[in-house]
Amino acid sequence: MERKDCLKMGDSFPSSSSSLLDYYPVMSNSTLTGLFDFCGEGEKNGSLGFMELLNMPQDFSSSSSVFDFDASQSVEPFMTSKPQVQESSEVLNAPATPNYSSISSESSGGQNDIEHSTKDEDDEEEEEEEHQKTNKHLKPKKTSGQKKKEREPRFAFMTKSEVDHLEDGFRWRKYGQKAVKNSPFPRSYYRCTTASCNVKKRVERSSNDPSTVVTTYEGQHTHPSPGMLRSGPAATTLPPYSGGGGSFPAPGQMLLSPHDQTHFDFSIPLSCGYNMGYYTNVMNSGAGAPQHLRFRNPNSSALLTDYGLLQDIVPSSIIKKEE
DNA sequence: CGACTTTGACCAGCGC
DNA sequence: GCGCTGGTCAAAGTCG
Ligand SMILES: [Zn+2]
Repeated sequence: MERKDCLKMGDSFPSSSSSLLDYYPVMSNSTLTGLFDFCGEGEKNGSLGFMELLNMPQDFSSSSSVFDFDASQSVEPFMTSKPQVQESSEVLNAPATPNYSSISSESSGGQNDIEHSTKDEDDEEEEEEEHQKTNKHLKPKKTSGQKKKEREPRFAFMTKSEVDHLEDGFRWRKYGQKAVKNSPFPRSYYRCTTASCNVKKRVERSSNDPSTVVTTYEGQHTHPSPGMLRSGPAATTLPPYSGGGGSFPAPGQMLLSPHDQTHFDFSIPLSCGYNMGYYTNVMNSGAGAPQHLRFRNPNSSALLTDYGLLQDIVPSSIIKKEE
């Protein structure tokens, strides 16, 4: 199953940027706020635009169209999506626009834990340790004391692509595949092959849109992308190490044809406060990324200075245009 | 021969 | 308690 990605698939979609713009304000003010609950506490004024999160092309459209983000993609939030995101959501508004990409958050596990699980944050890191079920999967018994399973943040991308497995610069080992209910397409489970890195990813095709692939990342890489270090294709367009210890492959990092449409699906496990802390923490230790919260400043200046999570999501190259 | 995929079985959570 | 379902394991197979 080689990658025949970059190929046909409609060479270019009519970009209905207008609609995009219409959505933008909407989502940034209401939808996203609701979804992410972005520290709304004080940053209301900076309803961090969706764009911000994605490092929206808006600013770059004119200057750097490296990935043709603006041209071939439009952003569309998962307004209709409920916490369950995943396939349910994607299916929905997707067809609205020929090219779309959207984000949505998902409290992995419990959509309600927003409040009561804030304490788990620390554990989350340790989680890995107990992750390894020492004995095959016949683990004696999970520590009943602990919470069932705290999961790490998840992040989903919807991409229009013919190939299931999108190249994102990391190496993955497939460890399972299951049929998906209500979908003729199976879901594949992948794990980062790097030792000590337990990032996982799930790939499935939308039943409504066979051409759309939903990739869900779980966890954060604790290492740079091998693809970047090597002479992989990614190395050509991407900086050696974008961001901090944790980095989600960015749509641009995926070596897809620029025409593929990608939709993001933020999966933040807990309250935004928690997330911020979490990511900040990670980045801090990881690579000295700006530690203050990003997400708050709607101005492009914010993008120029602290990309924060975006940095992990979007290739720095887009942001800075060079390293 | 190492890295990765395939695939059936196993396990745990959840709803009834 | 039972059955369904999502997620994972691991042996066997495939590929370069
Ligand atoms: Zn990794």
